[in-house]
Amino acid sequence: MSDELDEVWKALSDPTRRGILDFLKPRARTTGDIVEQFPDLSRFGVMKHIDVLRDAGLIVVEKQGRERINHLNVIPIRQIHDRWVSGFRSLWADVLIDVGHMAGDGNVSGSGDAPGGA
Amino acid sequence: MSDELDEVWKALSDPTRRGILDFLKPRARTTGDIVEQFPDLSRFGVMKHIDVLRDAGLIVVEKQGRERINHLNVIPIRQIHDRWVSGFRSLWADVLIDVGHMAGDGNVSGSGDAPGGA
DNA sequence: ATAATATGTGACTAAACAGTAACATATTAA
DNA sequence: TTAATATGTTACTGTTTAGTCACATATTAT
Repeated sequence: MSDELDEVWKALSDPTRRGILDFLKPRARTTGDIVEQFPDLSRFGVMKHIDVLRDAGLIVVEKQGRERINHLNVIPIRQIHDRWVSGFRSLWADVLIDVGHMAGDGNVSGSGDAPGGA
Repeated sequence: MSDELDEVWKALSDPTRRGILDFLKPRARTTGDIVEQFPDLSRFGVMKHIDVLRDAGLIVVEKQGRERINHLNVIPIRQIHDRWVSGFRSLWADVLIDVGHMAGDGNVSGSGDAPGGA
């Protein structure tokens, strides 16, 4: 089960790291800005999270003088969505919409016994 | 940064577990079926992965005689999509459309060329 | 009852991870 | 130059996680 997006999944599995990405959504931020945003962690704890995000390609760093500006890169998130999450979309689409405008990809239907409830 | 979906994220962060969910997509399977599908792991290794998925609500178990039938539950995947992933979708839409709404700190400078992960 | 099958649990090892402290480098200002 | 700021690195610790082995329980068949 090799998966080239595994690093991205691992990076996203931590709530602090998802918080960092949320924080970068409106605009790019310096490392110091990000550190300030997470007062419960040490500067270094935050920086290691940033490193994980950078290694996964979710953050692109731009050096500017003595500051390091961290840009969000949404491409890996998009890849996860396109390659994996959207593959399950048809399953919940079937449940809600049942039949209708998307007659094209009708699959599923085979397992009529799924309990469906959480 | 508490997140009630954290267990789901953690569960999805492992490639074997994502593989199990993929395997359950067409139809529900017994625990033994799943174990057979992953010959590189011990039966117990696989079962622990199944437990993680069940604790996260991604798998719903139905006991049937001495067999345990594992059903995929897509609801948590959908929640992750709706609550988090889709929040970034507008950004990759922006990259394609390229509207000039990012006033305010003006340093991003059309970084629409993201270095592409993976 | 016994045997075979399918699944469940406790104890354990090794690796990965989150986190900190202390120290080091690079840039800007004076 | 010195001092202050912003970021980077090495070393270490406690916790979690992935994985195995051996054993236990539950169900079905004989």
